[in-house]
Amino acid sequence: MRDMRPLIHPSIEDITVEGILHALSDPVRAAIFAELAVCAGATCSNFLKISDRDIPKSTLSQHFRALREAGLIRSERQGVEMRNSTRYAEVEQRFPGLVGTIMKAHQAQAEERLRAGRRKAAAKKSKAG
Amino acid sequence: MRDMRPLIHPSIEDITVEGILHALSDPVRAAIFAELAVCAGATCSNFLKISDRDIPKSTLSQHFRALREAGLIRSERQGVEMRNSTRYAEVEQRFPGLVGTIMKAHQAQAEERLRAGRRKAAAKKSKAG
DNA sequence: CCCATAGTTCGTAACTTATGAACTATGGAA
DNA sequence: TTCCATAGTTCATAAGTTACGAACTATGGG
Repeated sequence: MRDMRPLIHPSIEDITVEGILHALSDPVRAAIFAELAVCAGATCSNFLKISDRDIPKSTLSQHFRALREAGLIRSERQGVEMRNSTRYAEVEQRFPGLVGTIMKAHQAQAEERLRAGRRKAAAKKSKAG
Repeated sequence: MRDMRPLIHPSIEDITVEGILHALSDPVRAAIFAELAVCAGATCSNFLKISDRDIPKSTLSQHFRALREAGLIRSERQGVEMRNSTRYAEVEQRFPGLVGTIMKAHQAQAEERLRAGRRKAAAKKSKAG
């Protein structure tokens, strides 16, 4: 029976731009990373529901692995659960501004979408009522 | 027989962060974009050889399409060939700093790799000689 | 009209990603 | 201990994406 592999955390010099971009080009992963930035030590299952979507836990596990192997987060077992934190400071040192700018853009876009959503809802309401 | 579809250029507000990150997470596409930034109006076949790699033209065509549909470049037919230019200014306005920071990071990494390559070559030479 | 050059599209093989089911790991209760 | 619950991982496979040769479209010049 297959044993469980140890978690892989690339050393700072093995982190690549391609890897970071690819990892953060997925909206779910970007949302996880954003949340971890404000809420260090969150566990995986804290994200079973994210941005109004249900994510199956196997999928979630893959997303965490992707972030981990891109060098964006660090995961450590703590008892029965997994504590995750960002490696922002390290990555920032290697590629100054990269991750911050990406997350800022993601956030700007999310806010824009929220506004657009509200506009649409308001329009519908005024038509109906 | 299938007709040729017109080229698709998303309007500025339809450009997404995910799309940009995904497009630029491929080293070939990032290299094309970087080259277009310095050398506006280059044609597709100018890139059949890029970073010491031969890219088949069908693959190249897909890469250009990916950049175009992410909103990063504009392509216009000019006679028998296609002139490509970046939409950097527009994208910069929508997501300030995003593309510039990404390209800077890509470049820093490329230079680092060059240095590492030279180190390795020098070490091999000193061992052999 | 035919040819050459420049790109696109298509078919398919290779790779990636998503997800349910079955597993491992850990700690606490009986 | 043994059993159980919780937290994540791995596996199998289905669905989606990407790479690339071959065949196509498009354009301009003999």
